[in-house]
Amino acid sequence: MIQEKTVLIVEDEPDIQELIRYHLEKEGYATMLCASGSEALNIIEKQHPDLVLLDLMLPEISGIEVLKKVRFMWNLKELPIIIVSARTDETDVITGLELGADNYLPKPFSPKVLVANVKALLRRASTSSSTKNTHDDNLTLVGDLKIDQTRHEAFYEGSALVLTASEFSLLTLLASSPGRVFTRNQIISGMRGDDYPVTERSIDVQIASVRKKMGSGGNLIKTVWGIGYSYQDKP
Amino acid sequence: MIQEKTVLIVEDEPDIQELIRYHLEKEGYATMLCASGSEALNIIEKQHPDLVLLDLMLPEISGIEVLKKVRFMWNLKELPIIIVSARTDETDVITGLELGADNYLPKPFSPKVLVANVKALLRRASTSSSTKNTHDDNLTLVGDLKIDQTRHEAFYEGSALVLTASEFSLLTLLASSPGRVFTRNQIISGMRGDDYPVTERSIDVQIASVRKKMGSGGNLIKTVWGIGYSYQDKP
DNA sequence: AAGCTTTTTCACAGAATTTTCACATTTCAT
DNA sequence: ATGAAATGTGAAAATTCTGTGAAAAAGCTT
Repeated sequence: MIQEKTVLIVEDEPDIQELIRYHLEKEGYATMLCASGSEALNIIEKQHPDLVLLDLMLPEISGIEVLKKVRFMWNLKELPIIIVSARTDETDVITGLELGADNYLPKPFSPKVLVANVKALLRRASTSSSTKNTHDDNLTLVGDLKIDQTRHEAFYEGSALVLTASEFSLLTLLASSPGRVFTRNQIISGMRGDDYPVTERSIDVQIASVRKKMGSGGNLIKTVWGIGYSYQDKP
Repeated sequence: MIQEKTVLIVEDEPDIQELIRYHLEKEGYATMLCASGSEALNIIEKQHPDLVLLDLMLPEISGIEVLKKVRFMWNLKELPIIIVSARTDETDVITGLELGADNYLPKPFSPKVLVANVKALLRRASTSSSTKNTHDDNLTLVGDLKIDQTRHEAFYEGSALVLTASEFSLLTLLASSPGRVFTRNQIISGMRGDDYPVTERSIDVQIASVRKKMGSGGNLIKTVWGIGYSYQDKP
């Protein structure tokens, strides 16, 4: 039996919400609805939808913020996101795409276009992740460290590491290129995007924190004096 | 079929002119001759030689002026230029190198040295612009020396060199243009940026340190008396 | 808005590196 | 050969870098 794919619709206008929902369900997708950015983040974190349709104009948190959080704080790089926008103002759309949205649908759009986009993106997402691994999850393995990006969980020597969002992001970045030395600025860019305003030293604190939580494995995060940090690959 | 490379020889002494021409043509290079700076500029502008051998002592316009014009007025940063000097005036050689000459040959020089330098420089020039992604961009290989920028590791004869950040930086700079002579000031700029306030002599100490760590390979870092240092390319 | 968590900044100590300095040694031109 | 100039070198001095604990700031939840 085929697993039903779930689409999260983030949209504050009820009419459009209904419209989208109708067409997607007709095609056999499960849908979830929400009207604000904070709800959206909540749902994404807890229910793991397979795709997100994201309106950029939202109350409270803007769509851009949602995107940023999903991509950089949670490292859910694989979650397909389609931006839906009524904006004549293209800036947001461009920002959105640069932040890693997978596609963009201008309003108004025809149901056919909508469904076609959703289908295409889901197909691509499923093939790209399944080629990576025998198993379905998107995980990183380095020695005794295991990181599951989709579930947002990390394990060292089999036991779970209780990491904050940025600690997780940091460890993921380092461990996904073992042996590579990252400068503090590269780490900041990798975690938060290019123009995130923090002192380089803040990275040191995060590093210390992850090391401590990794216990004996903490020394796998190497300090490269005068340069930055790296995750050890060779024993 | 291999494209014949053209070398412009700027030299006012006819004997030396002939000598150089003879050896270069024997190696299969096309040559152009001229005896003054203004002629040189003319030819460079109109005929686009692949490399220039530039005597610094010239009538009318000095070699330094030619260099300046080529580098800064025409922006021909890629054109390889080798300074040929009778060595009475070290100052000029240093000025020349800092103005962006790619190398310098003290007179008198052996034909072998001449040809080797021309070859090396042409090879470097052709690979640096056209073949960017043949190999890993951040791997440098020179003889038994291997430098991995990404991992920030260096190996000599297979065993790792434990280098400090600036030693690594220094070795990388020299080894990424084997055979090229760097003045101490160029090294400082290359390592730390343009306005880094240190004595030139501090470079000597770093050099000594890298040499020591390279053990038997230490003598691959050549002292070019009165000018600076270079990493040996030809065995 | 209050209370909790996470993230960033700050300041200081300890380490490691980098530079300077003084003197020995080498090189080059005469 | 000889002397001036340039480089080699060991050790001291100065600087820079990292680890940390704690405070401040920023985010989130209720």
